[in-house]
Amino acid sequence: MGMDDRKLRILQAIIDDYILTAVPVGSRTISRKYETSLSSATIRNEMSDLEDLGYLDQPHVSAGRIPSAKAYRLYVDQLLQSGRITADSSDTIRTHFANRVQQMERVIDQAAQVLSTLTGYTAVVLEPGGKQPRIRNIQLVSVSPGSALAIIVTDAGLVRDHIISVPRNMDSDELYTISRALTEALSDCTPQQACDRIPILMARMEGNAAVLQSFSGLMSEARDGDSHRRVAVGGVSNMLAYPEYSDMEKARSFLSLIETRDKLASIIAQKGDVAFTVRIGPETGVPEMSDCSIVTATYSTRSGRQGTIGVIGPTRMQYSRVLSVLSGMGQQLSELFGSNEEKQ
Amino acid sequence: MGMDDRKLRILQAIIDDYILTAVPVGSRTISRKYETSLSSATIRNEMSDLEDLGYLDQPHVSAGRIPSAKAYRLYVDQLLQSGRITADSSDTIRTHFANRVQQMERVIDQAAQVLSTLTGYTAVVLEPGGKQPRIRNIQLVSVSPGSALAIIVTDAGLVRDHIISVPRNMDSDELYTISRALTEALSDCTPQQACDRIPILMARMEGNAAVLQSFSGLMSEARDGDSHRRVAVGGVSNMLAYPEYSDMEKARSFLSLIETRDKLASIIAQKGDVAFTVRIGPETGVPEMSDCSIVTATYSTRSGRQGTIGVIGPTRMQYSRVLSVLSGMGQQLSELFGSNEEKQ
DNA sequence: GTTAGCACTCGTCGGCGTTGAGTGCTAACC
DNA sequence: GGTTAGCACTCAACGCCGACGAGTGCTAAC
Repeated sequence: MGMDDRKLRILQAIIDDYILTAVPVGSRTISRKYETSLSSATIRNEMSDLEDLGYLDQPHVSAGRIPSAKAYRLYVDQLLQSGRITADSSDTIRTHFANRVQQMERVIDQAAQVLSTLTGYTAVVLEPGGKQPRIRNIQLVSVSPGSALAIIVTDAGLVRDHIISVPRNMDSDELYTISRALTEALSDCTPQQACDRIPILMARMEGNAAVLQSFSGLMSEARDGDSHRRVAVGGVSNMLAYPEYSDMEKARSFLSLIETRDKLASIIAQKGDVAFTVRIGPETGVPEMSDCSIVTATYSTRSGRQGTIGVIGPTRMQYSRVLSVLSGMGQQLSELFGSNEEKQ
Repeated sequence: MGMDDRKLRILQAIIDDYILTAVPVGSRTISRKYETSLSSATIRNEMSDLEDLGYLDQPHVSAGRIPSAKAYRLYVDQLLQSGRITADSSDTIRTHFANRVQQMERVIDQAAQVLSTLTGYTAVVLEPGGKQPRIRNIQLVSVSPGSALAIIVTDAGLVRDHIISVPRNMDSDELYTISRALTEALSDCTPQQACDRIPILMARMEGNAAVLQSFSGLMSEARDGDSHRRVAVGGVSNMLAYPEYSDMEKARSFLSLIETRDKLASIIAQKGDVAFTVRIGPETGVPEMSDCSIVTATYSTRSGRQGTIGVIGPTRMQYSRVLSVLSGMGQQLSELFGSNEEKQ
């Protein structure tokens, strides 16, 4: 008993219908709405086969069938192979990022916003990361006697700022000299390398050991804290609209997962170089998401850093729409960040 | 028929019990658990009076009574007058901010986190704002040919960064010279003042008109965008645990309100100089929050800028606990930001 | 002023029959 | 051999009691 073409068509119809209605679909529905040339009895036989093959589940005997994770997998794989996903280039995406010069932070916030309204699911956008950032410029600015703000610009244009303490009597010219020296010495370093070099610098610039000390702590924090990539989330409330979350307990655990940004980031972060990742139900590897699907795509900056955009929805998600929206948004973001770093 | 002492005690008992259980409380409960010297019949008479006075509501005739917004108001006012709110100084608050040098952003994130776990409600923290920030230092850093990152440090230690475009052939020394000039010319200005002065500067530094042009756009955006104060939220999932949100539609509208940060910020933002604000149910002025209460407190930085911390919970919130936690957190944050700007 | 007693209300909960969607199987049909 | 009509069967959902019990208001007695 293999998977002939008709079985496939029927399976497709079931998935389509279930995605739309979230109600177990019966043989009669298929025979009337989709395969009008076949009777419900025939469909029934085929459905029984499909169940044996593991593509359908039956919540209880007198209910219709619902697609299994395996079915969605098949569905999505076909979708991806068929190349039918065309990047959504609706104005909503385009106009949102046009003309305006933007702060990185606001861009990813807005991207999450747009993604979620466009899909109706929950959207997550992860700022570019992956490669260790490289230091481009270091600036110490006095904010009050005894403390200074250390601003570090990295190659991705990312800024980290921290307050560090400095000797009380240090004036802004001195701070500037140190900044200059630090920039020169650590330019193009990763935080890791910076940590390694600071002891050497200390010997050279002995008068400013205290400042270097604070700075070193900051660097080691930056090194360890790469997991703290900023992550924007949008459309969480959308999820509550789907019947799969009428169970409060489920909704709660989902929400609380979304709230722990670190965990969320590591779930969303996409490794490898594929254009899309689709994880369906159990494939997510997260118990709280066992009946969600996560679709992610990447965008990249000129410097080769990769960010991830993703959509989280119920397993019966509108994959084809989500894929094309993600694709469109990915392109848009790549363009945006690409051009930022190399504009005429 | 006035409010004698006994009525007050009974009302108090009803509120306490309802806060705990979320179940309409009956006369028998009060007579057994609180006013053991009185019979349920007596309590019943008193409750009937209290209902006439508008302090109690009756969901239906054979259910117990629940406190009205007016009752909570009385309750909270007494709480505030009695001075019984002692700043919660449990280690949870203290240790979270000790020793570590922090980015402002992370501080408010963590504050929201701690507030929500400590209270069990949803917590919102608004970064300091109010006074127009004053420019302290401006730095232009080249990120790629043709674009530069403009970093503006303000008196509150806040950093804004934007990418602006610059002539392609400009090297970092030139950028530095401009930075220096800008800092000198605009130091201690508000964004508004900066906008005003830029035309004058343009005349003086004619060679760099293009850069100034971009910079001016940025300033005017900063001026208008003060409403975009950063806001951190924590413990949203907590809310779903309360029975008042078993209604999905309510939960959804609440969540979506929380998601629109701008609206949320303007709701939370506390005007005036009082230590606490307590808004109960309809007093919030937000239909989505008609059965929530919002309690806010302020913290302030050395420079006099005020931030707000707030807790959003059901109207039957544990006001006394929330008030003391907020008070503790407010102190802690004030200390933190106070010392940041004037450390030994 | 307080309390015991009592009739009354009304939401909640569990049981029960009805309904209807959907299945599986069998036998007939092409 | 695949397709279909027919039929018995299953089972969740729905609505309808009736019992239960928490709680009230009122009255009469203390």
